[in-house]
Amino acid sequence: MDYLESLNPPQREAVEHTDGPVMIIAGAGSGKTRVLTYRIAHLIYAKGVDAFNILSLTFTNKAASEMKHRIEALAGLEARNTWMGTFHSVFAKILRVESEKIGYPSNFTIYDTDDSKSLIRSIVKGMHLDDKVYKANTVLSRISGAKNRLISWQAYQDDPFVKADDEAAMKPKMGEIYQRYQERLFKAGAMDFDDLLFNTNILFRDHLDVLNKYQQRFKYIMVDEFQDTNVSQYLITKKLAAVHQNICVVGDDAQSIYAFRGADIQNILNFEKDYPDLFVVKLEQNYRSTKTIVEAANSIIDKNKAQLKKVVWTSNPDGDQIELIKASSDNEEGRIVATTIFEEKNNKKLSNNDFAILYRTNSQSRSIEEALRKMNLTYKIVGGLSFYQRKEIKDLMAYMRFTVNPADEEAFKRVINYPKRGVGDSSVEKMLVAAYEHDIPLWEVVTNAHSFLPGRAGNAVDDFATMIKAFQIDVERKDAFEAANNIAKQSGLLRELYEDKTIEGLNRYENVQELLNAIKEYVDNPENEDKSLGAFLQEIALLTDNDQDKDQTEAITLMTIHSSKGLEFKQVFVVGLEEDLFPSQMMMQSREDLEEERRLFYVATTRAMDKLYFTYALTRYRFGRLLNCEPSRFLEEVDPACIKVNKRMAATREMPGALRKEGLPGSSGFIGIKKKPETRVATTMKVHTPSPDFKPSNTNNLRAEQLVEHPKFGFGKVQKIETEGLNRKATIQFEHFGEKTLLLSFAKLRIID
DNA sequence: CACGTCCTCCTTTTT
DNA sequence: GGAGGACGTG
Repeated sequence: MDYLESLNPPQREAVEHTDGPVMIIAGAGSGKTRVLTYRIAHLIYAKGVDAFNILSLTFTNKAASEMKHRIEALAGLEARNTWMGTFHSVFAKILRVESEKIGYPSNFTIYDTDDSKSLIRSIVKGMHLDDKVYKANTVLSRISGAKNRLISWQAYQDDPFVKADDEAAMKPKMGEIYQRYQERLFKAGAMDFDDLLFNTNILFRDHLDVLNKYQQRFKYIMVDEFQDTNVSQYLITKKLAAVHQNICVVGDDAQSIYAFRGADIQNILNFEKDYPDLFVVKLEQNYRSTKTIVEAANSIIDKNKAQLKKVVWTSNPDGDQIELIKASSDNEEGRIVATTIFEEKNNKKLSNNDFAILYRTNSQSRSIEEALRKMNLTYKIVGGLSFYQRKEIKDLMAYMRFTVNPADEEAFKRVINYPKRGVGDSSVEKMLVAAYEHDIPLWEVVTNAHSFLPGRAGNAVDDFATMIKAFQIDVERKDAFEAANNIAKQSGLLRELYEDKTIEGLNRYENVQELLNAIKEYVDNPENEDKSLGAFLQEIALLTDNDQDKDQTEAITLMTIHSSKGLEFKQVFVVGLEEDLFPSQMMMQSREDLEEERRLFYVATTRAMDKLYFTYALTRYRFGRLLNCEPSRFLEEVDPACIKVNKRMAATREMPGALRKEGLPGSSGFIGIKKKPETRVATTMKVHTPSPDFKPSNTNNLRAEQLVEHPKFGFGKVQKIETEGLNRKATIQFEHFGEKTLLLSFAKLRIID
């Protein structure tokens, strides 16, 4: 097999050792994806395994599609039959076939986080509890944590330790909320993300025939990013592999960054106990990065206590030192990053694709975006507010969801009075209460509205029910596209958006059209056998926006560090290296938390192949205010030999060694109670206070020479207005902030005439 | 019941 | 600096 020749000895071992339990500890940049794809190819071609019998689980959609492409390129179309996907999507598919065995309809809805939170809010309200004590976020993460550890609501309520915990936190009703939450989900024929895994476990526990069917099918199982699996996921895989025992997990404990979602680093540390005859391979040679970058990364991760021993090394050249850039503000940070990219592109003949800008939180993208736009650099944002989270998209999807599954309470609440049809909050509340108290399906209440609602509202609900019934007939007879198209038109949603002639309204209209296009594509794709609307909805519920980056234009990539895992770029900027931002203040409860943040930093640095930049700003807009920032403690932890201070750096304050004020916790690992930095407004910047009567004007008739006021930048004069597709941009000369180019659909401007 | 305005809270990461 | 909820008015 000549393709094996291109592998180094441990890689080759990992590929060739196909039978029995295998754990591959793969350092960053050690060719992990390569090994996985080769392994699958090897199974199919050298061992004659039917691709149909291989299951390959990944963590993100992005990783799954990347693998799919690579395996197809390597092994041809045959490999396409391999079942490859995220845990959630693979088991959602299985549940769609089997869910009736555990009492759920096969067209069950998948609730996203917003749906879940909204349901929790409604439950807390219904129990007359204080929604400040039982915040949707807190409650949901508590419930989610329980489900990820396979603790049912019954077990939750029976567990004295959990109870003591909740009582200590002054939240004794948590167990009851959990129970009601599950009951309401069940009644709505809905599962949240965690249920997809939880219920798969239930299914496999209670229906051995079903388990056996899939055990027989999946003779070879591979789990990528194993360090990120939670207990629930691990148990599913373990059960599936119990017959053939051909389980291969690939991971790197140093890159475990999903503890907040229940990922348990112990899974990887304990794997050996579960499989005593485990074969372990370590991939330690890094092929991706320069020596400097590998050494810097090692120096970061060395500080962590909980880790498997391994030595990542490289034979690549030394490369440049890491550039440390200090900026005086987040905007300046953006500007420096943009100019640096511009220069590097010219000097080294690089393309936009070679650059990535990584940040800790999605909200940090804004200042960077502005700077890039100003320099005419094309960029794309991965993640963030995805297409499917926009209001207009969720509205249309809610119509489709309710049509397919008229028990879906959250979808119902979204559409019953949108567009307005005279059914107010109190009527909606009455119907929900009726369904709950009489223990009848919501749909029964909706179709018998007059028994529950007086006059006008009752009539309106009647009309609504008639409309939905017509949609249901469409869904049965027609494919997803025709049905959806009809729903968009008949519901009045499309008309409502069409009548909104503002730029935002146009955008929303376009977005809905785009969703319809996506459905058309889904229907036209011969790979999708089930062309019903229900199938499409299921597919889409687990999609973030990764599949949409079809526009393969050359662009600089902006994303959070979390979504950067598995990717590589020639030059990487890690921005916003400020204390409380990275490491995140929300995260810092324990040593483990600090270690996870450090692993995150490790992930960020190891994305870079040739050149790495660290940047931080001394002032930054956060929480809508201008804050003073301290440089991140992480900067001190990097081997100083790897760093060089950039000349562009603002001249205030001194550099490494003196990064930190005395008395703050340093690299000793000590975490004290965090002192909140004073949040005073920097005196060097003039911050505009808008006039008391400030109200953004409609900017449709804005023209050059006009005077305007902006809430942040103050007064300015319009230089020119450009139209680019649907976007209109205005270049404005501000008194104190210089020239800015603003996208008019977002800019809040007051026109002074 | 609809609409406008004010208030409050939340700002971590993903399926 | 955004979203969602509460509250008051028409």
